[in-house]
Amino acid sequence: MHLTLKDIAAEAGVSAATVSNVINGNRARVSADTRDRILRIVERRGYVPSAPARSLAARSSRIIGLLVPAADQDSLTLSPHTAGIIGMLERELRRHDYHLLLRGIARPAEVTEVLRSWNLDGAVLLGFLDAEIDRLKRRSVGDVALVAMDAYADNPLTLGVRSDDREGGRLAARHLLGLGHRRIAFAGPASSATGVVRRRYEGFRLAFAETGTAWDEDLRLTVDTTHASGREAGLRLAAEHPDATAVFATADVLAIGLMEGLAAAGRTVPGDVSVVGYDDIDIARYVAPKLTTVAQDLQAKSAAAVRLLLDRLAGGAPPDAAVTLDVRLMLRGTTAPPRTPEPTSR
Amino acid sequence: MHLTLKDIAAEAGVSAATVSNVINGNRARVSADTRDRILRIVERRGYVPSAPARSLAARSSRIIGLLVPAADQDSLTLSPHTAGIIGMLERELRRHDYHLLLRGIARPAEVTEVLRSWNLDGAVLLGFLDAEIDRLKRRSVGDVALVAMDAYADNPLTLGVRSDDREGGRLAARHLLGLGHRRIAFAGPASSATGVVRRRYEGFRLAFAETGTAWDEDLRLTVDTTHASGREAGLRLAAEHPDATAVFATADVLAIGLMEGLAAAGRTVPGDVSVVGYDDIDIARYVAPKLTTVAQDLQAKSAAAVRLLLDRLAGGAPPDAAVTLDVRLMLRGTTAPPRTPEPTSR
DNA sequence: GAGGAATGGTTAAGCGCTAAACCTTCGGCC
DNA sequence: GGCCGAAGGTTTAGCGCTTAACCATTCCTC
Repeated sequence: MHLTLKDIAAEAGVSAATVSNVINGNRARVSADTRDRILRIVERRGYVPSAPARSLAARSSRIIGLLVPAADQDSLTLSPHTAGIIGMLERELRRHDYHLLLRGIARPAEVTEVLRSWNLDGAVLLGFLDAEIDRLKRRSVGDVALVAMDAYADNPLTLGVRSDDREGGRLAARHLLGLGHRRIAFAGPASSATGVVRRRYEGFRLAFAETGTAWDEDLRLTVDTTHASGREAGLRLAAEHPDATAVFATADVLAIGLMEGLAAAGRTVPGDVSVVGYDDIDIARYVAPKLTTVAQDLQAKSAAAVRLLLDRLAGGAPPDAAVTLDVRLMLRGTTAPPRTPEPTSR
Repeated sequence: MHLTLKDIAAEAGVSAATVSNVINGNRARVSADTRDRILRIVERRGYVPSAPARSLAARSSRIIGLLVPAADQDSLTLSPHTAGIIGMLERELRRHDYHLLLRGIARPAEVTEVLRSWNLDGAVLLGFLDAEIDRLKRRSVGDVALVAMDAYADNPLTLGVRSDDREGGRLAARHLLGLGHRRIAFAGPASSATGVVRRRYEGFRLAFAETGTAWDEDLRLTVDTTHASGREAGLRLAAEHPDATAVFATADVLAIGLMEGLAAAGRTVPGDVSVVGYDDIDIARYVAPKLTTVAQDLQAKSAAAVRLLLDRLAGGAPPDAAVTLDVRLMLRGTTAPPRTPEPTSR
């Protein structure tokens, strides 16, 4: 048999309610004396309250779901970026005495099921497409707090946290333009699906507009966010756009694939082609030369997500509050001025 | 108000118990008719049972904890290897209708607290030292099933899953010996702490013994499992053991750090020094040259852990059952015969 | 010295579910 | 035709906790 509230109450010679009040530090009328006595007993006996029971009685589970898309029978593929976020989210939640339930989502309906089933206080949506987030709107979700990371949906029921993707794209392009590059390729997934890519693309174009430089749509490479796809794109870039002297990729894995493809095509980095990535994952520092990339502060991002979530639960933040975090460019080894400075136009 | 069992029961004109029996597919005496009617109502109304309530009433939460060491206020640092395991564990658990609670553990006592608090059916211990696992023995853990991954503790209360580390070390060394290397360094953390490293080391030595080759203890480099530490070790190796023509590292990140250190010291890989890693993380294929490494089947490992866990819960597996999985050597670009074949002794 | 507010609790109802024990009805069997 | 067992349920008693409502003292205040 388990050690329960009642056992503690009996030993302390008080009612269960009092023990409950003490444990929850309630706005409770309990003498310091009684409180101490109870706490000592709890400590000595190693009493741990039953979370399911609390969950049931208090209608709050103190669990936050971490929901990640997963093809039906497939395992979650946690990118280094995602893995970093998960680790930091867990820390933040633990600090606030919340727990983290990790769950792959195959069908949209599962979101509601998980929320309801576990009585989740909230959930973090990681890696969903904007449209998927929007679709959640229809389902009644009660008053769980939802925070979508890296999405630009306008679901009025979800909080949002993302880094300043537009600025990230802009920084990358300005850097390359500043070095003297003009033929700069943009490699990333089709931006129709994800607002993140679209913002990065917009920022990229903005930098051209700001410096009055023309940009050729041909240099937009549509590529998956994978190493293999990046490598292929590198080969393609070398073959089809021999005049391109730089490329900005919307993810580091992609950038690293690009570097490999370029190398395979006999182009050197940054000698022949400069490369800028995005995310600043660990690997960016493991490749040679080290990858110049746009860094996000994962720590801040996770903290912001949790803060937003808890604020919302406390009735603070409005249901569609959003936070945008700063990014910065990590200058490393894969960018350099173009080998043969192009004749400055006009 | 929530939709509850009672609501369904009322609508179906039966008692709550019957609905419960239907939902749980119990050894229940329910007519096919009633069953169908109930299921249809459940479906139509979108009823989802409350997990905390079930947990409380059935004394089983259907949650498996994933416990990972975490320095007190620190976030979990999920290595690519760990991240891979997590993703696959989640999938396996989801298939069996279990849930995954991710929790960083700062103090040993937290293990028991989490287990008790959430009424966990079981837990996977990931990344703990053997001694820490052993210490769990003292705490009464009730009848949760514990499975330790990659540990060689002899706690009679924990299940175990690991890959064949001894064979991994042996494969690596045989490969290098077979190529003609004789001065082969071993780089890894002090093996006193973790049985995994000790097994890999034993296998490594075994290969020497089997081929009747002597090995010089000086070539044992004690290094942390990090990229930075690996880089340092690479520099040290080049400086202090200029005659070493190969090195086996107990982890890929370490191996990649080594490659960087060696390069910084002016040694080429595999020209001057061959390198073999361990784990076959994605990055192993992103570096140039691609890393020769010992691969574990993470998929199989995760599946084995879950199988063991559920078997144990069903009363099947003995409380200290263990599974050891095969490993294999991925031959890639970082190993080659030594440049100047050493004069074959005798 | 009586009324009101603190102070320090207690009681009781219930959160949503499960599971063991119990109750009917009915058909079959000798 | 009386008894048995199976089929198809229902009743009941919690699981361990929270929370609102209630009660009894004590302490001021005028």
